[in-house]
Amino acid sequence: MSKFETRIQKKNHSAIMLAGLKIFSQFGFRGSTLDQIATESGMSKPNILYYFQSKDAIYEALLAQLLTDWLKPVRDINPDGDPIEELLTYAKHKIMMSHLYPRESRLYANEIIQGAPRIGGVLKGELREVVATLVEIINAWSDAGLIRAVNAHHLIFSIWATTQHYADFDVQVQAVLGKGDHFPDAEQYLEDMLRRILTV
Amino acid sequence: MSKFETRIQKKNHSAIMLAGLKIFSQFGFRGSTLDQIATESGMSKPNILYYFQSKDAIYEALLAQLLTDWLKPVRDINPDGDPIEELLTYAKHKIMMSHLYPRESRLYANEIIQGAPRIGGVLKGELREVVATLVEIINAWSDAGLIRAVNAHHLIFSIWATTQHYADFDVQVQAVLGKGDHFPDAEQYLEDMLRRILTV
DNA sequence: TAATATTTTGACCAACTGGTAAAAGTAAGG
DNA sequence: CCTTACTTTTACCAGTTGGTCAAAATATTA
Repeated sequence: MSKFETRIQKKNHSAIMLAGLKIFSQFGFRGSTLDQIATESGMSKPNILYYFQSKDAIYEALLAQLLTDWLKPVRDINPDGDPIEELLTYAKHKIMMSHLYPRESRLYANEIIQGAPRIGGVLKGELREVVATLVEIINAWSDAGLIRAVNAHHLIFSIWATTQHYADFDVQVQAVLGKGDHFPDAEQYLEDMLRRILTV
Repeated sequence: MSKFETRIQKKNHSAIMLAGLKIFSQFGFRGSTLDQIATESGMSKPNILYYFQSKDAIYEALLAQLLTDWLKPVRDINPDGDPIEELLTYAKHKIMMSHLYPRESRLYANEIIQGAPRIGGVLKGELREVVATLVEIINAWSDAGLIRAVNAHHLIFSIWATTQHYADFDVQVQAVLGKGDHFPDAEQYLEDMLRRILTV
């Protein structure tokens, strides 16, 4: 059952994924239509269903890819590195992702807000596991007196919340601050915030 | 054109609003159907349309009410009060709202993530205005040496992001921490975070 | 070039969508 | 009790939805 990916298959597959990302991230699963994805990708609806079994299949393929990319940098945090620098690197990576790939963030946000009907299992499995590992690392740092004692779970949540906010709530940020690139300021604020919280 | 609100009108009006909140906050505007709202409210679809002109009208009524409640506590921040206590009170109010009314938060989040097609004007008008006032207050506090010098805009964003996170991403929080009430811990973390950032 | 495998399309469908019209049912006032 | 105003339902509609199917078009291989 190997994937015989011809160049046509590769091209169309990724064209559909790209279009799906754009549409799903904007309207959510139930708010998006195959016709929209078809138009966006420049393909016909039946042709899209030639490459993906269903609308669901496109959406789930996107989420699967997303979660893989999402969890990797958490696993890359080095318990033997400098604690504050490790966490700052992670936080800066996250805010960069919000900057460069806001649609992925919004796709995920849409799914979670609506109760994560399709990835609830992954949340309670892989995500929970990865977070538990990171929490242990952070607590070890605290115990060793390398960082201040903080609630590791809520520290992680606050990093996620503040970084993803700039992708998910971009319209609101732009409405308040005006159009432009506000990521440098956001990154600086985040760094300041984390240093303040973590420094002993 | 006064509102002759009989008790039947009052009851049905609020039943529809309540059902609409539940459905719209879970599926977003385009993902929700009048049939769902009808079932949820225990009314028939035509009867719902007897009280509201259209699906849009229900959604917009909900958003309008929401924004009013949303902005009030920002306006209530007292420039002459103790800066840190004023901001902590506001932040605690926000996290309490996330706790008690998560569906309102998710309704708003859905709208913003999808580009705020219906309240873009309010964001660039009223919201921007209210934020600008608060920013001036915060900057005045900084200038007076009452709090540390911070980027006021991003401070506000970080409060919004961290507090609303517990409503909007509740499923994820529950998946990571297990079921239960995590708001006391969240509130404590938030207080600690803000004190650290703001204390001179 | 001919045979084969892959890709694309047009026509179509059943289920669902927001919304309408008119009639039936119910409450309130004289 | 009877008229009027309000409320609710039944039946319906046109447009949209995800998805199917067979045929046509195209690419690949022998």
